[in-house]
Amino acid sequence: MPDSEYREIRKLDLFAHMADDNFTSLMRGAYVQNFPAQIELITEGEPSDFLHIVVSGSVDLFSTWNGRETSMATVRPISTFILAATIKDAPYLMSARTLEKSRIALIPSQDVRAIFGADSNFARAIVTELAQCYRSIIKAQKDLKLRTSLERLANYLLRQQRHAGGGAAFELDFEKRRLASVLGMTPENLSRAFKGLQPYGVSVTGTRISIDNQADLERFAKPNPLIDDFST
Amino acid sequence: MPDSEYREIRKLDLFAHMADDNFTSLMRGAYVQNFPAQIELITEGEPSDFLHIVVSGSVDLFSTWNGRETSMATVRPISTFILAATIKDAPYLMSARTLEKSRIALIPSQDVRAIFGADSNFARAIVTELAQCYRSIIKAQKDLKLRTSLERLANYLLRQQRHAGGGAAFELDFEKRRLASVLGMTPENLSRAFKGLQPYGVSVTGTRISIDNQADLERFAKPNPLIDDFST
DNA sequence: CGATAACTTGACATCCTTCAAGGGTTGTGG
DNA sequence: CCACAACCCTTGAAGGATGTCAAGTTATCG
Repeated sequence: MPDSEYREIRKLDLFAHMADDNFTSLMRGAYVQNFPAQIELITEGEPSDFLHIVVSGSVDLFSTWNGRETSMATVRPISTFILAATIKDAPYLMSARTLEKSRIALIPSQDVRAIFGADSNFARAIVTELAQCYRSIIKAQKDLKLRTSLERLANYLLRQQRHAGGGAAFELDFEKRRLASVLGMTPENLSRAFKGLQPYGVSVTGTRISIDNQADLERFAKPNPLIDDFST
Repeated sequence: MPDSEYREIRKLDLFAHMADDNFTSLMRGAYVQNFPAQIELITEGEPSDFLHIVVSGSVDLFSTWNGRETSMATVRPISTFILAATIKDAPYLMSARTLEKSRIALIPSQDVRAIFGADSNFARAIVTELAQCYRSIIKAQKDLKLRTSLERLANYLLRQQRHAGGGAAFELDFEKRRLASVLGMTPENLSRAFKGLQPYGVSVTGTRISIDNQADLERFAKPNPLIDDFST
């Protein structure tokens, strides 16, 4: 593993405060690999042999049932995924595929579990990370159960806008068909939802979004920190 | 706190393997209280001052937005709730109310966080518990996004049946209006969904369910361990 | 018993999905 | 550089699923 990546992983919240020895032994069994786009990294139901870390690129977490498929989340650098399965030594609940050319670090799950017991700073970091993941999904669940698809889209746009710096115009960070899946609707329905937001001053050109009437959109979307804030 | 309850809490996975001293000091700041039915124990958005443990009775976790409300989960003895908020020292994402007369133990959140750092067995237990909660919600999210309401009901009945011992007839463990909310539909729609399952051999009398054709129902419901199993 | 609340049922509106077709973009090979 | 294929996005039409409103029925509890 290149030294720059080693240091970058070390800086992750998950690893930042653990003892040097423990980090070194974690990394000893780890390896980093390049993957092209659209490669399935893991499949739901398989045993969780490795904790994965997205070093560069991006990864889609998705699930399937009875011929249907839905996108659950997107993982971007630098963060981990399937931490819970690693901890519990249980099968993956989601599949993962690269969205673009990506660099992924893999750490054997048993090493993670072993070091967890030996390094309380690492343990604390894992708990914090897990609690964060848990709360993120609770928010997603609230979003899905309490809002219509139009409201979900409106709030997504406001979140994305904030994430992009807060300007009136910004880019969607992934293709619409997958945005539709993340928001729990069909691509056709998303197209119509964008039109449905025009009266609130939203205009769309390709992947470029422009919010022409911030107040109107917010009045409609009613964003709520207990659903839409990333940090808390 | 009565000695019997003290020992019962001690036996919880979360506390079973921690050092005596640490458990004692955790319990020193804790107190137990009786609540009547329909009491709102916590409100989303408030700071998380206490880790809650349901000793007896049952508690509904729910969320609201824009005048709507949805039931997220039910907590039954003996387990904890809002662990993630306690760990992160962040506001509650869900509200909680008693469904019946209930006995609740409250442990100051800061004590939990303090002991976490001092007791690695406790830390490990918290991680396991959190990972469990995380995976439960992932399953709920998959249930919601990948299935129609009829399929969700069918699979819920199969889960409930198994939970009740596996016999052809069993009782719903809470009222239908809240079951509807848990399953993400309206009470009216739930009524119709029950009728929609009649062709698959499901009959309903009040809260009593009878599955007259197990194979038919399972063929329709297509239960999946990665969505419907409690344990993994 | 009432009285209140839960549940059911019907009619209707709305939302959403599905299917089909067309327009636009991207990437590739001639 | 162009032609073509493949894919994504959009749009329309139709049908299905779900939510809403209103009324009636049943259950529950004081």
